[in-house]
Amino acid sequence: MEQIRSLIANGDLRPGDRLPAERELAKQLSISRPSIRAGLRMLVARGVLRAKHGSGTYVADGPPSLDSEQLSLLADLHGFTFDQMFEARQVLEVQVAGLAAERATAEHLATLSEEIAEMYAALDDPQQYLIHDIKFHRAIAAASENPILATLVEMVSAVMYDQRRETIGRAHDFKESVEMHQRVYRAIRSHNAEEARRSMHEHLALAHKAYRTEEGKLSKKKK
Amino acid sequence: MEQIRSLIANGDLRPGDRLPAERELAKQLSISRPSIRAGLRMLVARGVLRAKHGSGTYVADGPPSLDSEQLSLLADLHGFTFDQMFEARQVLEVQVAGLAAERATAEHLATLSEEIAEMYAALDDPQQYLIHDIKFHRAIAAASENPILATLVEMVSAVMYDQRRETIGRAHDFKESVEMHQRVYRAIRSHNAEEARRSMHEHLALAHKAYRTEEGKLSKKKK
DNA sequence: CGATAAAAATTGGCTTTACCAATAGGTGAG
DNA sequence: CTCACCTATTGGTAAAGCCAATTTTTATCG
Repeated sequence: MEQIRSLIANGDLRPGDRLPAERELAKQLSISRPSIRAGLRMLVARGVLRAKHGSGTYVADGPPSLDSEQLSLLADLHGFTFDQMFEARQVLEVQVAGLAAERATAEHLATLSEEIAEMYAALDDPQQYLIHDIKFHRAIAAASENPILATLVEMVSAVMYDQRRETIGRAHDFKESVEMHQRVYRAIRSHNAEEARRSMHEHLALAHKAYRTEEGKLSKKKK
Repeated sequence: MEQIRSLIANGDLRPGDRLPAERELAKQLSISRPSIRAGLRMLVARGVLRAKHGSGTYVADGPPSLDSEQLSLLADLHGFTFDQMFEARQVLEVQVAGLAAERATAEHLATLSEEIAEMYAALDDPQQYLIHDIKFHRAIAAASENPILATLVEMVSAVMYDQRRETIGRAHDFKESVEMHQRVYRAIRSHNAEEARRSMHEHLALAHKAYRTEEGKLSKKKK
């Protein structure tokens, strides 16, 4: 694992590059294939590599996928609550929205706009709506031009996705939600950092409230 | 991996618990031992499990260790810069300090105080100082009573540790640094959230500046 | 000559077997 | 009763073989 890691740190391996086959790596580094596989497995688990059966192993390029990532396991372990999750999002994403407003390029704005359009198109499909909701927030994080913050937002949004995916209901008012997103988008487009922070804060507060009431309904039903 | 994960999610496995031996797990789940090991390895890599040679495999209880964690690999991959790291810390830790001021218990305060004492004791040992510096910041995150935020702070501080461990010099003014920490600590102890945020912000800004000048000296020396 | 389908080679995934290394706990000597 | 040693348990590594998915090549047909 350390040998591969140093290859990446030295810049010999760039994102998207393909690694030599396991059998060849084993020969080159003079260690057995199972050991090679053990190291690769760890790096895959950490999201640094992606293995494709029959094709090869590649250095990760894009952001982590929506499914089952890093923090999600720790979520099960420590039992993260919704309140804690929204608090974390407030801490992170409000400031990130401010940075995005200061730095967003034309490409970033285009991506944001596209995701909002997708949200409109998915107003009656909660699953799809959730996906594009999260993609919108990730796009804002990308627009902050700080890959560390972008990665953190990606991780908490993965937890969010995992927790909401199964239980999302139709009780939520998506129309209002998408309008809040619009407001955040406009603030970022006009490079108004303060308004971006304020609108993101309100958006998250409202979403938090909406999920709380929805959760209340569910637990009521259980009775 | 999924089977173990569900055991944890269901609460059948609590932090600190010991898992059955690999050979026994293999029999119970009717899969080969290397496959068992593959799954365990992934969970170890993600910080959910800890394997102890000769003893057994345990569910992680405490925070991740200082060495080589999650984000550090992504740091190598995406080439995080110091400026980006301090920006991320500003976004995260300033707000976290505010939450800590609102919620810190007597135990939290005791831990914080201990770490400051350790910092005083290590004024002429940069390596030790760095360790307790980071532990102090993690203790603040723990005092926020939000495990998500605590985990995020732990991850960025691990990156910090990895990047500074080798290159830390004696040029840094540790005396001034520890006094800044004192100020943050006092604000948290008196439950003054606003002052906690302000002092944390200034502390990070100063540390950032100090590291910048130190970095400048290093690159000068290279010439 | 081009396109398409089949086959061969490449590559990651899994299993079995065997042995090494570190730790823990029991056991006997003092 | 204490301490050192020895043994059994447990995670770590290695080797060889086969399966499954993918890619690439090749051959066949239009």
